[in-house]
Amino acid sequence: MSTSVPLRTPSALADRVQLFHALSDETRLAILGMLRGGERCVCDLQDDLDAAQSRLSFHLKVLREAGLVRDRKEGRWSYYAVNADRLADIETYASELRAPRIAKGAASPSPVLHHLTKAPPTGLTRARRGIAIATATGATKAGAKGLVGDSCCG
Amino acid sequence: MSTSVPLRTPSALADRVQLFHALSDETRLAILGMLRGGERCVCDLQDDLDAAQSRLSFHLKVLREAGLVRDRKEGRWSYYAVNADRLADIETYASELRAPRIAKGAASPSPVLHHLTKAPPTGLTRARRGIAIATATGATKAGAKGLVGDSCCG
DNA sequence: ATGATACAACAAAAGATCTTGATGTGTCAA
DNA sequence: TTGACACATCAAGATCTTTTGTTGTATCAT
Repeated sequence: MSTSVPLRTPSALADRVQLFHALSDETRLAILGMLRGGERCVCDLQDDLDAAQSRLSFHLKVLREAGLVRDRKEGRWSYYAVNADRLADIETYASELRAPRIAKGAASPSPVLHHLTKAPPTGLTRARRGIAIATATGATKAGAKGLVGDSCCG
Repeated sequence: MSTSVPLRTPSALADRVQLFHALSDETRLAILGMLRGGERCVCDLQDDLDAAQSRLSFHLKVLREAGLVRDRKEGRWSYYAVNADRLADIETYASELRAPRIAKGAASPSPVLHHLTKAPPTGLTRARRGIAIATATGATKAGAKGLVGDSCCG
C-alpha cells in the first residue's frame, strides 16, 4: 500500500513538503530512531529522549500528521510505531528527483556550451527578454514548471 | 563518493536535519524538479518559477549549503545542477530508518502484550517510576537513545 | 471516591525561516 | 566609458515552528 502522491497532482509538492518537514528536526529523527526497534509508548520515549511531555506530544503529532507513525491506545498508554509505507515514500520521492526528465529548455545532460554560441543559457528563455538566438540543440520550451505538471514518472 | 554522515557521529542528526529541511519547501522542490533535466542558470529558474531574484537566490543557497546542488559560474551566468550523490543520501537515510534495530527495551517486533502481564509498556522503564515487574521478554534497558549512539548500521 | 499516571491540546513566548526591497559586484555589449 | 544584465547579500518585516507551562480527559490502583 503506497501512500505517495503522484507528481502531477495539485497536492504533490505539499505532500512532499509535509513529509520532509517532519523529518527535518532532531527530536523527531531521534523518535523515529527509537521506533526502529518496534513500537514504544510515549512515556518510554519521554524517558529516553529526556523531553517534556507536551514537547514530545507536539513532535509525535507532526510525525503522525505526516503519516510517518501510527498510534494505538491501550489502557493508559499510547503506543507509537513507524509506518513503513510512508518511509518508502521518502525513497520514492528521492528517486523521482534523481530521474532525468526529457529536457525542455534545459541545459545538460549533453551540456550545451552556450558561451561558444554566444547565446545565453537556454536560448529560448532568453528570447523572451529580446535575445533570439537558437541553441545548439534547438530545444523548444513549453511551460516547463519543474516538478509539477511536467513529469517523466509518476 | 558518498556524502552521508555515519549514524553515530555527533553531526549525524544535524546533517540529516539540514538535508531534509532543504527538501521541505515547495519552491526548493520545484527548483530541484527543474534541474532534473540538467543544469540551468538562475535566470531560467527565475522565469519558470516566477519568483523574485533574491528569493530564488535565498533558496538556491539553502540547497547549496545542504549539498543538493552545485553551482558553476560562466560569464554573467550561474548554472546550478543537482548533486546526485546527495540525492543518494536521502535514500540512505530513509533506509536507515527502515532497518530494525536489535531491540533494547523496545516492544515489537515480536510484540509483547504488556496488558496481559499487567506490566506497563517496557517493564524496566516503568521500574524507574516505582513499578518493578519484568516483561515477557525480560528485555534490559541500556541507555537506548534511538538514532544516535545505538545504531545497527553505521 | 481519591489520587496518581499517561497523554492530548492549548495559549503565550521565543526562535527560526521566508519574503521583500534595497544595495553591491562582476560581466558584457555598445 | 556607460548602461544593462545576472547574480549575491543584507536588513526589515511577515510568517511559520518550536518550546514551555497549563489545563483537561481518560485510565487505573487504592
